[in-house]
Amino acid sequence: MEKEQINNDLVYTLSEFYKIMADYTRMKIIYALMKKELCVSDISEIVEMSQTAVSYQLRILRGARLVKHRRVGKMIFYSLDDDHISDIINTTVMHLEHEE
Amino acid sequence: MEKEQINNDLVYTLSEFYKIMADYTRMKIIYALMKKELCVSDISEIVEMSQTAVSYQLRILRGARLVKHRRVGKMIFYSLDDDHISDIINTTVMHLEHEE
DNA sequence: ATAATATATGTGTAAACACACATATAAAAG
DNA sequence: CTTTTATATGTGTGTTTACACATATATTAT
Repeated sequence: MEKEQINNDLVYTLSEFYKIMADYTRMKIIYALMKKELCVSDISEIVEMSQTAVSYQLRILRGARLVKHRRVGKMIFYSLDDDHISDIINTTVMHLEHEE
Repeated sequence: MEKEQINNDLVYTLSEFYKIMADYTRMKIIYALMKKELCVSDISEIVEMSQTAVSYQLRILRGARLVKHRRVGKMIFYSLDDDHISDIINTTVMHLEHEE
């Protein structure tokens, strides 16, 4: 995976990054976490998805290090891993609002 | 698709937008087009994919209005639809470089 | 009109993916 | 130590998707 002019590794990493954002349920989770830290059952309610579906997606978000989590008793709280994620989404929202 | 606090339409549009970027071949095409306008056969060479595969993805990129095209004789030249797309990718690259 | 070139499109398919269901784990309470 | 609550995980499945192959369309040249 090496070519003269295009940085294929970067492009691959970019496509993998966007793949994480490219699911409605995951995007709802991320969007909800932009406001504040939430536990799984809160997320489940907000995105109107089953606990299983949410846990499934949270595992993927964790794997891609887009979210971090901390345990408080029986509950596990999730939050966005860093502020860049909000930045990217805000830039995209600006793009989408501008036209289309 | 309407809920009290979350703008589900926006979130859906966001996920659909990222879906377009979430493929390696499409991302290679987009990345190549960030530099300059290219015809299909050029793209085919640069991304090292068959003409069919490239045309398949270009149709999707066109449908999402991420690229525009103009015909010059037998050839069709593609370019990014607007500058916001580069902005979004550049923001993401900054994020990816920062950590991970 | 025919051939050659550039690109698009219809069909079939293998792989990836999101989710449901059932079950497992982990923490707290009784 | 058993029950309850919160969350995770293994398995099966229907759907989506990227692409190959074959073919169609459009433009130019002969």
